[in-house]
Amino acid sequence: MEKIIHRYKGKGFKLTPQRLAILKFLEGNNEHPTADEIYTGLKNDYPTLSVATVYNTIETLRDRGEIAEVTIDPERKHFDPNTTPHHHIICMECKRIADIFEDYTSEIALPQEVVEEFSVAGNHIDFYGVCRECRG
Amino acid sequence: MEKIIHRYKGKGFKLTPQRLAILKFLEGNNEHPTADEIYTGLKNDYPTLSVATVYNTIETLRDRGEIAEVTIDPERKHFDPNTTPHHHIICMECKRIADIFEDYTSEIALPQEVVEEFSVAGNHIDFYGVCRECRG
DNA sequence: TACTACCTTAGAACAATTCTATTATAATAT
DNA sequence: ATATTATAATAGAATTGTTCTAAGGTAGTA
Ligand SMILES: [Mn+2]
Ligand SMILES: [Mn+2]
Ligand SMILES: [Zn+2]
Ligand SMILES: [Zn+2]
Repeated sequence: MEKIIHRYKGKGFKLTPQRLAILKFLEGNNEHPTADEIYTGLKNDYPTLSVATVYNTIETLRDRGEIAEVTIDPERKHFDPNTTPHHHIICMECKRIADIFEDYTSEIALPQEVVEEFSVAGNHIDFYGVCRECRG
Repeated sequence: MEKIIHRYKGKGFKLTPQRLAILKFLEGNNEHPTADEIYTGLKNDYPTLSVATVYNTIETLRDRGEIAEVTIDPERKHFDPNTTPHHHIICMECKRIADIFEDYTSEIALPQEVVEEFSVAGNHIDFYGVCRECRG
């Protein structure tokens, strides 16, 4: 909380109550919530919060590189406050997304012709599986 | 073409002209088109084709595992007639998607705690870069 | 206080996708 | 061949996720 305030007290980004609430909601949250889940999770405490502000804020944060957009679920976008490069596994049943903190970059060297065609900036691995709970 | 007919002449899937056109459009297509690109690419030759039929068909094909849905582009879904496991790289400028035919599965072993929690079924790597053309 | 820049809000607009009701077609049985 | 049935195609409506717009609101500065 102190850390959040300190972190975002730079110029060009006003720390409004709404933004602070969204940042607090995301801080340390490893559930990879959707925009609607952020909104639903906050609207009781912030009844005047609008869904547009949630989208505005997560878009701003995403553009500033403060949060990451997770594309593993074709149904909707998920957001991740952890921007250190890492990978994800999704349960194909319940759509729960978990983190994988391994750096495989040196293991996944690209073939010559791809390296010649593209300047490669990064990678992200989607793993697919079924979680323990969904296996019963 | 002969191959397509042969392949899909199984029961439970009628090979109608519209479906055949969509299959022909996708066959060997490594551009990873969107639903709209499929529709746009066919509507001159099939003026009565509806966008709903494109969606119906690609959904059916996807559910049957005949085509794959590519999630690398957060903006829209792309489709891929190549269902052999492979990876993709997207140009962050022009959004062009290219194939990477390498199997990294044995290089990207998951940590113990993830394997205990999930039964892993597969993986897909998104690479991000900038293509030669976009670098000028 | 006045000014400026930025933010929030509600709701409209939008684009991608899915659903619905109707009609058409193909496969099967008679 | 004809009738029956099952499935597909169509147009357009509806839905969903997301972005935009216009109207205030608020914080920081002069
Ligand atoms: Mn994560
Ligand atoms: Mn591909
Ligand atoms: Zn699960
Ligand atoms: Zn490019």
